[in-house]
Amino acid sequence: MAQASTVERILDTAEVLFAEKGFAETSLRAITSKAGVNLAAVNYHFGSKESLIQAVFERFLNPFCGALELQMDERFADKVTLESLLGLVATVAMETQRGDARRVAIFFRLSGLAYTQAQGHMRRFLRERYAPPFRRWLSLLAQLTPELTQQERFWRVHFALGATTFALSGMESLLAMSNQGAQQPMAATQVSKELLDFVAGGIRAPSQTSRALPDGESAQK
Amino acid sequence: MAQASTVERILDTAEVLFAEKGFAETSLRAITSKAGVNLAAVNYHFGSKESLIQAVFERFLNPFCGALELQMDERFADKVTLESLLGLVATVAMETQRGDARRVAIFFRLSGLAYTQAQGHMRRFLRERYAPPFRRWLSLLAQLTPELTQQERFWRVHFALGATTFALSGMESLLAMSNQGAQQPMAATQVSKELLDFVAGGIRAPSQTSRALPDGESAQK
DNA sequence: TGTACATCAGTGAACGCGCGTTCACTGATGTAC
DNA sequence: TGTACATCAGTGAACGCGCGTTCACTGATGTAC
Repeated sequence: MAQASTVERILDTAEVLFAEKGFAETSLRAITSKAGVNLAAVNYHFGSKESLIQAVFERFLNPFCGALELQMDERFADKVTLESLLGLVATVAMETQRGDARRVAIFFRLSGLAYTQAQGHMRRFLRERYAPPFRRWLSLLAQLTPELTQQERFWRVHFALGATTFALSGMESLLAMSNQGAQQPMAATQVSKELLDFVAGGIRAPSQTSRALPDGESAQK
Repeated sequence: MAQASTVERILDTAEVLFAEKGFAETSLRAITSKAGVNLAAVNYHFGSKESLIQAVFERFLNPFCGALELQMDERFADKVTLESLLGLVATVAMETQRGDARRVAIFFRLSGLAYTQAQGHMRRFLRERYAPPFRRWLSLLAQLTPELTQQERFWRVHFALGATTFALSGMESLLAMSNQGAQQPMAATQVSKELLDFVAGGIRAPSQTSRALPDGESAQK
């Protein structure tokens, strides 16, 4: 066959439709008809819709987590800056999605959906499989932000994650809104630079919260 | 009757379930059985599921937008700081939700869903009805951040919105994660202070992007 | 005061529909003897 | 080389189920005369 296999065509189509509409709103009939395969092929190859969703996540998280660990191995010895650690996620995502910005948007969109739409079953699957590289990334961040308490860091990471997934969720529609009436339309890579600025600023923000200083260090104003 | 009317019971229950699971994943049967009303009552009072969703939004957006405009009227003459403008959203949300932190979380969660799950129909409804106060809020922000280009401001607002809705989406589960093993559990109001720090830091972040400076002003380092 | 009618909130049961899943089946390819 | 069987990707049609919606109906309350 010249075209992709049935399994790949299902995964390619499911990925796009899940990212567009979410899991519950995307029917197997929509996936299979758009992919040009038989309805029963999903259950034949994957067993169930739930397993198809897992397979979609595996296909993009496996290379991503692998590449992330590799990069952290290389950079762990050297000194790391906050910008480079944050940018690493974007760089590795771009790299493992073959430089295709549209696929990167899908990647982050699906990551966001995993948080907001995934039921208990899916959440457990993701945590069991992919926790280690993220934990390691977090410990690197902890080294770079000693002035934050553990809880502050925890929340700021989630705020950053929220800014990222949410913004990239509506990337196309937001790009359209942003560019309407603008002389110089903005590219997706430009947006990711803006995002990096914003997130770095948020992580670095001085804490207004009065609290016992754990390391005897004075809070920066 | 001592208890709330059928319409109110439906709205109260729908609000919670929509916030928990999203619109498509919440069936009318789930809502009506939990609310203790007849299944047909939703279509009797609201006409359709779509109209019920709109009614839920109206009930919390009408007082919110009203109070937001009122506050902006009062503060427009005085000088406003970035923190107070950002905090205004949280304050007004808290105020119009009767000081109930759980309802505030639902408020932001539904706002986030409106962005990520709403179809074209719903999006149009929200924009037509509630655009003015938000536009006015944005112009106040523009006065406070003259160093940002229009596009930078546009994106940073959306990043901030993402951080807010996403973080508050998973508030309960995140609070549980954050507090596990911590001696001093963190309250929801504390989280919103942390969020304010983060967002203000992100909005204020220096732009790394090289560009023509529009007002002849030098970028802060 | 009594009767006839109108209004309206709410109900129980059924409707058609799209969903994920199942199952008997096909047809091509590989393997054993 | 020829035959019998096994394996496997894929198929078409049907399954039961939960969904949003509809409809004829009830029973309480208000109103006109």
